[in-house]
Amino acid sequence: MSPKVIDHCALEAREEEIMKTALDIITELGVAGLTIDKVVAKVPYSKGTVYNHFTCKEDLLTGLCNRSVRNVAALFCRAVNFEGSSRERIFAIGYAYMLHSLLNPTEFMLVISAKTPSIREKSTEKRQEEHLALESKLLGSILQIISAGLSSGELNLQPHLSPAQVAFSLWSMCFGTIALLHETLDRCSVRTEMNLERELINHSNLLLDGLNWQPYTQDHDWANTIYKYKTELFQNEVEQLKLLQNG
Amino acid sequence: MSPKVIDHCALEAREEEIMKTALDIITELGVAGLTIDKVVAKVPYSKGTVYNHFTCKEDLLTGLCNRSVRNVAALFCRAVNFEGSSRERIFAIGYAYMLHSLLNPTEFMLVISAKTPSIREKSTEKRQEEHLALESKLLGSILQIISAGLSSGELNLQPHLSPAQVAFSLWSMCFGTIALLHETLDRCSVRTEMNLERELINHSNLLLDGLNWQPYTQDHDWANTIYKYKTELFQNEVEQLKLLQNG
DNA sequence: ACCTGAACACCGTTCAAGT
DNA sequence: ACCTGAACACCGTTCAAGT
Repeated sequence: MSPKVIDHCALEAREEEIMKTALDIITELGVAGLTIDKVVAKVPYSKGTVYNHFTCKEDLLTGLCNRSVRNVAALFCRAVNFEGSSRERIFAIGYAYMLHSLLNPTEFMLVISAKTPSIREKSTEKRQEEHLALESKLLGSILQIISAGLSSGELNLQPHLSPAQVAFSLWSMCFGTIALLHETLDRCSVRTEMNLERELINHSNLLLDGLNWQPYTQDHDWANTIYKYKTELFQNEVEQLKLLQNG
Repeated sequence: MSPKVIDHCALEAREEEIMKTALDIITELGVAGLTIDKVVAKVPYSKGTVYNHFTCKEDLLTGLCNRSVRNVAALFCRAVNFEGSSRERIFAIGYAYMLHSLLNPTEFMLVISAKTPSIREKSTEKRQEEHLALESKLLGSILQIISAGLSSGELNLQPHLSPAQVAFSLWSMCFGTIALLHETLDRCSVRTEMNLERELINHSNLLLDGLNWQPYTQDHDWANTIYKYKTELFQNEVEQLKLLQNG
């Protein structure tokens, strides 16, 4: 082993340690409560070393955002490979997104924060490009399922809609629903009567029926599909969530 | 006129002046670039006076957020009173939301920012309550149209959906679409091929068809309805937008 | 009663000195 | 070549002094 390889691993581990520490601070004190001083105090490196990894505070935030999107991408890959109809798989994408947002509320909020221009503009070019690549990966998973649905005939596109537009309608519906019902972000009068899982299922069904993606809501036992998500596809995540909500 | 009335008006005018100045700074430098010092430098009052109006920087941000939601509420009221079918009026709500986000990109971004716990928690109780009241008002407009649709028989609710759930599905769809396609917030590879107005119309049609809200997309000349929005209901806003996009 | 701005504590970022 | 932390400029917030 050359020293370079060792150094490289050590650098990566250190970067991960800095990011994990920053995430803990944000969970406790909010994005505005994050301070490089506080990170340095909890980590065995100096300020200068932190600034060797991240050019500024915003670059660190974008790094955290990308770390989170990488995890979502992994969940989406599992959804793509779920054994079932194309509609069951596209439905699993939204379910995965929801599970991730519930398991990692701070990260979900951070991804939204990191999109504001004031944060993005100050980040490294490298990390910004990484962010775009990761988002393309997410979209790739969705497009893969849409493509399968078109091949199998389960999805019949209306002539004025492209696959990218369909992918985008699903994405924005999931994003909007999760963002507005996310407890970390907001808790207003109306929303307290709403249940995220139930509403996401409703909205998905409305949209997928509207897109003519078969089998329709009334032609399939969707409760059973969700049972499979919970006990097979996302078993670990659902168990973690139970622990989190009980503890 | 008693001196109290004069003082009260002066106070309100001053508060508006502070908020407008803060908004200009955010438009130029982003939320992170907003500084009480910069506000004070542009305004004929001292730091202490600014802190008499807003207990802290976050309270000022929430104030700006409420100011923006008040304007949205006014547009929603106009949508409710549009002369047309209930579906034309509910469609106008989403259109109004979109126009507002395009005309006031900084404010749209700010409303999202102001929902993060770190900002909300530091704001005055009073301003937080005002925010909830304003959001209820928005929702009230949507519920009013849903109620009219139910009465006229144009909307037939599926048994498992309540009016509040329908209102929420429309809200989250509009929010998600506008947020993801908002240039101020994000500009990624996929999104550049997307056009906000076109996609919002698509998503609205898919959702409203899915909800069985008549007349269906194919049974009405929606292009004509949108023409009416542009030339009657929201004539001023559309003209302002043209000026903004050409200038 | 309200306004003012100096003063203080804290934070992001840099860079000369050290290894 | 990489690490360190003192130093600097800037910012949020307070409050004694002034009107």
